Parts: sequence; structure tokens; C-alpha cells
Amino acid sequence: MSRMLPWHVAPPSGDPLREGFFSRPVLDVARDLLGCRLVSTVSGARTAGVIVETEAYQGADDPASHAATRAGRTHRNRAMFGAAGRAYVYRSYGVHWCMNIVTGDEGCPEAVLLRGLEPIEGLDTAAARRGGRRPLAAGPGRLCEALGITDALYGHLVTGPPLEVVSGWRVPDALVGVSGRIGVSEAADRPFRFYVLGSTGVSRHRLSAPSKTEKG
DNA sequence: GGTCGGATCATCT
DNA sequence: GATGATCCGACCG
Repeated sequence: MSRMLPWHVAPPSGDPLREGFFSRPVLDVARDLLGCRLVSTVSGARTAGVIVETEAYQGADDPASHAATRAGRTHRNRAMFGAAGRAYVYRSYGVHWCMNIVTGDEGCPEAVLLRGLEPIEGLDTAAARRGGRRPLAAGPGRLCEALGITDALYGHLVTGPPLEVVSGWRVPDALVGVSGRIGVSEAADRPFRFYVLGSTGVSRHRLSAPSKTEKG
């Protein structure tokens, strides 16, 4: 069941976000990214969608993060330690690309995983990239496929082409859902996932995630 | 409607 | 050598 949302009735408008938007605490950025647009220009094709689901990964103390203390700084996660506003793209399960935006202060490895969006521009291109499969961009792997995001964009700033985040509508608190994180085996219960209630771009996933707190 | 197993490989131990 | 911030198709009801 989908809800009527602002971008369904009003033409998109807004300006590219600046790096200052991203050099804030990761939870603030994750929440405020809802309603913004992600625009990619890859191989001459422009595709865009409204961000409707995000997940925060909070620094070295976060055991679910690729940059947890256990792992430390590696070749893969080096972008997370860099300046805010850059893309951290990685390969998931050897199959999919997933994209984060680095937040916070340089040296502090925080990032927001983009988990879902509602495509609003370049729908034909996105559908072709997805081989016609639906949903188009609900879920981090699908999102990257629909927008043509690969590791070619690793470390790129997201403040201008080929990949940029544009301000959109401030999603009211009443429409923002908060939950634990999906697919992680540790600290999954931290309320670091943000999504737009009623949006078709929010990923569906298996219920009854295994509880990590159970003990003998 | 739902639940389940396999794909597939860069990365890290 | 094991793991994983996922997705898809098969199968069951």
C-alpha cells in the first residue's frame, strides 16, 4: 500500500547539497537525506530518484561498520576515513554494488548507506539497466544498478556530476520510520535505519531477523 | 502470500 | 579459507 507523497504531485526542485551538509553527525545526515534526490549521469544517461531509505554506520565504535575498530583502515574502506560528501562504493556478496556517502569529520569513519529510492527521472534507462525487473531501486543493490553506480565512482564527491545529491522536500517526522539495521549480524538493533512511510522505494526484507541478544 | 538456498568474488584472516 | 551493509528464482501453501 503506497502513500501519496510530495514528489508524486509537485515537480522536483532544489540545489545540489554542499559538503557542509555531509560534515555533520551521521544520524542527522541519514535522516535529512530522506526526500533529497540522487542524480547520476553515467554513459550520457541521466537517472534520478528520491531517497526514501537510508542507514547510518557510526564510526569505529560501530561493530556493524566496515570501519569498525576490528577491521581498522583498509584499502576497501579508506574512503570512509576521508572527507565528508564522498562516495564509498563497495561490492556486496560478489554480485551487487552498494553506495554510501561519507559524513562527519575527516578521520572519523562514518557513512550513510543508501538503501532505497523512488526513481523519478530516466525511468526507461533505469528499467533497462535492471533488465526490466521490479522493483527498480528498492534495496541498496538495486539502487546502484538502476542509477548505474559502480566502483568507477569510488571516492567521488556527490556535490556535482556525475553523481550529485540535490535538496528536495523535508520529509515531516510523522512520515519518517526508524528501525534497526537490515542484514547486519552485530548491533542490528541500533535504530539507525530511516525510511519514508508508505513509499514504494523502501526495501522489503525478511521479517524475524535473528536476535543477537538471545542467550542460552 | 511466505520462506529458503544459491550465486559469486573482493576482501580480510 | 571464510565471510558478507544482497538479490533472485524456486518452491510451498
